Amino acid sequence: MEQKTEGKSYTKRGLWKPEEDMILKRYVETHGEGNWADISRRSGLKRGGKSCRLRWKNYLRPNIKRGSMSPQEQDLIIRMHKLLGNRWSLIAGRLPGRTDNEVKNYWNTHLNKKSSSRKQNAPESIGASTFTDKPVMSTEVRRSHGEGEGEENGVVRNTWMEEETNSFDYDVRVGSPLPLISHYPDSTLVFDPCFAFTDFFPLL
DNA sequence: AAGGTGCCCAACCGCGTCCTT
DNA sequence: AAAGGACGCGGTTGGGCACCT
Repeated sequence: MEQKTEGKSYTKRGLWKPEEDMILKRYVETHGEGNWADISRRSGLKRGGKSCRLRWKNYLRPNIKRGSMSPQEQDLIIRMHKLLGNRWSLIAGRLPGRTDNEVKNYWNTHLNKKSSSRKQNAPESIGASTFTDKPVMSTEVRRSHGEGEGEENGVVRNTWMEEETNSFDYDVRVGSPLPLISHYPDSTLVFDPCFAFTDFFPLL
């Protein structure tokens, strides 16, 4: 599981061991994130910078939530995927403690089937009547439109969004006007009542 | 008990974007 | 403006596990 790189140093690959996790965690907590190539060198880990970044981001970061998705999370993923397509980082950004990789895996293994079966059995549950074969913005659409197209003053104006809705500005990086979900003391997830998601997207 | 099969998920890869020089 | 490195994202792979037969 080791790969020779640049003819001199070896890069370890495969599953991370607890000792490696500990080393990386300690190092990042002490020195901070960023400069991953440097981290991999200085920490003594025989891992590539990319591997270190991924491990930190998907597993070691504080507040990472693991375990099964709640029904609310599932529903939000389905709605967001319908809206954004495979933009996992954006979707994960709306799910506190969840990573893009986790959301992506969860979609591919659970919701992909569920979504298509709901399509067939619709109407049922929230938004079930509106599942279509195509997300509003598939990867192909995004690529052909080009990300950040029509950027003005830091606000990305998405023509694809305008095509699907009745024309309003949408900041991809902030993600608004998608709903934030909030943590309540009983740890249930609820839609932010300040944001009437379905008012903007009645199709969902 | 042993082998086969399918599923899940952690990790890797390639590419595009951003940032620095 | 161009080049090179770092970073981030989405697609894909493959190891490990559970469940049959």
